[in-house]
Amino acid sequence: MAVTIKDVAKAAGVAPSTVSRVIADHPRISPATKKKVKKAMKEMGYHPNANARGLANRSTQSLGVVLPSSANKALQNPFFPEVLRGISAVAHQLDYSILLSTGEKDEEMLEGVQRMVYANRVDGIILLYSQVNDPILCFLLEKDFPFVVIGKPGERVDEITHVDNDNIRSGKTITNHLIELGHKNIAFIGGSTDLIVTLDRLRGYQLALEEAKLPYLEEYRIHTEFLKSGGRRAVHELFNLSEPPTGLVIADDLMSIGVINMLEESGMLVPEDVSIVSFNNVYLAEVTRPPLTTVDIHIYELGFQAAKCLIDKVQNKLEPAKRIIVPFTIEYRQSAQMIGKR
Amino acid sequence: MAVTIKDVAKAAGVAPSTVSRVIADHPRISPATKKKVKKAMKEMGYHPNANARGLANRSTQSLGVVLPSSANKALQNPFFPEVLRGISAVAHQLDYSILLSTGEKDEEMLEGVQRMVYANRVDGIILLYSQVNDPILCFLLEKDFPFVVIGKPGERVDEITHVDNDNIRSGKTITNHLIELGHKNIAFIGGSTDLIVTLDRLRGYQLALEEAKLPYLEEYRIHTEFLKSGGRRAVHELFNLSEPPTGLVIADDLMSIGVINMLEESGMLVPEDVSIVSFNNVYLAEVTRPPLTTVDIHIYELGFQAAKCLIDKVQNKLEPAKRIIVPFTIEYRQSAQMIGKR
DNA sequence: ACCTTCTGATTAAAAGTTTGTTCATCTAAT
DNA sequence: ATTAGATGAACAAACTTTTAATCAGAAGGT
Repeated sequence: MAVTIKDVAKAAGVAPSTVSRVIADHPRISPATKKKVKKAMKEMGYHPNANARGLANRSTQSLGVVLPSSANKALQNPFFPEVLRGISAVAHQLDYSILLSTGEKDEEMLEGVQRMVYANRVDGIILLYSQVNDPILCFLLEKDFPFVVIGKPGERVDEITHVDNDNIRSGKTITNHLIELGHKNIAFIGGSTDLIVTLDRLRGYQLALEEAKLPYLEEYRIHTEFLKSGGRRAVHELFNLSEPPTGLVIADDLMSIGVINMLEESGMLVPEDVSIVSFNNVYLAEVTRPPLTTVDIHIYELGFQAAKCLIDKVQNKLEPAKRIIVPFTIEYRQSAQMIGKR
Repeated sequence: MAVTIKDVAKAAGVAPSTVSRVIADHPRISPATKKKVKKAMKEMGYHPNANARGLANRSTQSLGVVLPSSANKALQNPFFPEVLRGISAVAHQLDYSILLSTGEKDEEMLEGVQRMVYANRVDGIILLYSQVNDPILCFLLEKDFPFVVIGKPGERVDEITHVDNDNIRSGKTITNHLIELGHKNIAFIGGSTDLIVTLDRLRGYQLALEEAKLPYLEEYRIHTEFLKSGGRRAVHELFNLSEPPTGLVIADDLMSIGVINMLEESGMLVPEDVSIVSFNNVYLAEVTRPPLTTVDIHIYELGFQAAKCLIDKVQNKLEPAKRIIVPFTIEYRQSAQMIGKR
């Protein structure tokens, strides 16, 4: 069996409580005792038991991270490892562990989260996605359990600490780029309308068009799961319109890659025939052909800030709800160019 | 404060120990009592405290999963979410949690793992990578802590439970495909030679060449981090040889995508000028241009099996070391074609 | 009717910490 | 010299559960 606080206490000739206070760096322990105890700890290779600690002071040192359902391919998006990297950085620094939760079905995911909070496995939770009418979010809200969401919550925005980009503004900005390049027929391709992020980016696209007095057309909007057969058909229809778009705003880099390939399959070139801009600036965006003009949303920073917020909240239950907007930048590359140029 | 076992006991008019035994479905509890207690648990919304449980029977119900260092971009490989999906499936089914560990630096990673095992945070660990001379592996071995590795361990193979593909055979098979297509000059591009998987695939490539009496040349082998500038140069040199390759065996789909783009930048077409085969069959392999002929290694299954093995081992310390070889299949797509055909 | 055996539940100890309270000692002030 | 106050460490309770040992009562055998 592992060495416990009692063993250390005995070895150092003090009481267990004293050892505990040495660990906590309590001011009422004399420097001499501290040194003595620390020496014993080191010699015996003592490490506190996390369970006992958690039990005694009703806290685990761990954060739950909820990934979206693994049923769809969304999980394969490099967004997640990158945001995890950010979370992990602060977790490691502050000695927190990361408990992962996901599931195939929505049902399974809710179960996972409930298990985490009911069993006291985590001190707080980070939601890595945000959709309308989310039962998990409702659950956490109802239980008054500390959590933060990455993205903008679908409801009760002011009560929920969240870390997001200004997706409306970035949508507008990137659409404007296409407009400045002379494009007049600009379509939008995004994922499920249940995702807030899609909605916001679409809204930005709309604002830019309206401001430029360009048409905001129903048939110029496609919402599709990432490249399912249905999505294929939708894109083909888009380009069979009497006035097909010359510019595409696509809500995600990975979708862009799929769309580009579809287009080139049917003989259309990017950017010569159609310009494409998108979002996220994942690693692949830079090495794909053509390299994508895309909004860099600073994924790592999103994770980093979210973890910091959550830990603040965990350590001080009264911490008010915050909104943190991580600034975006635009990476101008080759997927969008002046209209008509070959 | 949450409802405890005592509250339930009081409500049901029994002793706490009885409630505990009801949870464990102990045979010495009468059906009547069981029903009564279960009713009380349900009504009060009782959920056992994981910390207390863990403390009492020295086990957490959780598995540690170690990702490779997040410093390089490897983490962005869709391999990881997919393998996590497999692990998660069995974890969820058997009521285990998943504790994630990663870090920027190697140092940081070791610390993370040590924290997990010293603090008794996990019952066992899955290593999602395998490299030569891994301090983490050594640590686990030395502590005799239950773990399994996905991939083939660099040393003491027989003592370590691992789940792997037969990478030598798959390397040979896929190289043979290129040979059958008439290619005589076949090069190999892989990642770091510290990774066992790279070594094995290279070995398979070598075997195929030797068997076909084709040249196995030093200058036909490139080992490079995924698309760093150094890698770029190496690939250019490869095609400036007096006899440049017409076929490429690339150790990873994502690398293939990068290489294809580099080649087309310099005016070479895939598969018309050079054929490419690679490994993993990540989602992107299917939608990229051209779609990749690649070895499907069944990533999900790797994770699934690894988790099962680990739980077996956790539940029975004497479980012998196993090797599980997940079969591969080959996806024939358009990135490799008969030599000379246009 | 008494003893044995079995059944089903209770009691109490244990797991490894933290933390509020108490106690002993030492210093300094009267 | 006595006492008040400060300092430093020990004691003991608490956190929630599991489990070995124990006990009470019923059933069965003689």
